Amino acid sequence: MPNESFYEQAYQVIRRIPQGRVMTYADVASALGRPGAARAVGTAMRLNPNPGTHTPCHRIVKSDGRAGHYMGGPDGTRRKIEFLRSEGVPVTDDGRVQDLDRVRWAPARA
DNA sequence: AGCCTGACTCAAA
DNA sequence: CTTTGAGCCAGGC
Repeated sequence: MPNESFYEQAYQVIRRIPQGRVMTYADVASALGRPGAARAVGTAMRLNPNPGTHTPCHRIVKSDGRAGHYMGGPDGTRRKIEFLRSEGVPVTDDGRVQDLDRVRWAPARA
């Protein structure tokens, strides 16, 4: 469907992230051709209607490697970290993805 | 049209 | 290393 909202496009991108890999908010923004829209991507994730396997917003982390928020409160962030770990993404106890550049993923060129 | 929000980011201190 | 402040953007009012 042409003319999809920025949010919908963001969901489409993150749905392609393989398990065990992540993208940063800024990465998603760039993938959509809006390099400066990282914050807007965050808003999209916040409004994600279907967190979990269908629209894996837990695979989106901050540029500095920290996990970032997930589903509301700080408890959500903990879940996000566990979720990532269960998928094989190494996360330190202080909530940082180890070797971000190694697990960082980029969609194939459109 | 302007104003406000916020799962962000980066440079500076 | 941490904290701050300013810049950023799409969407909803």
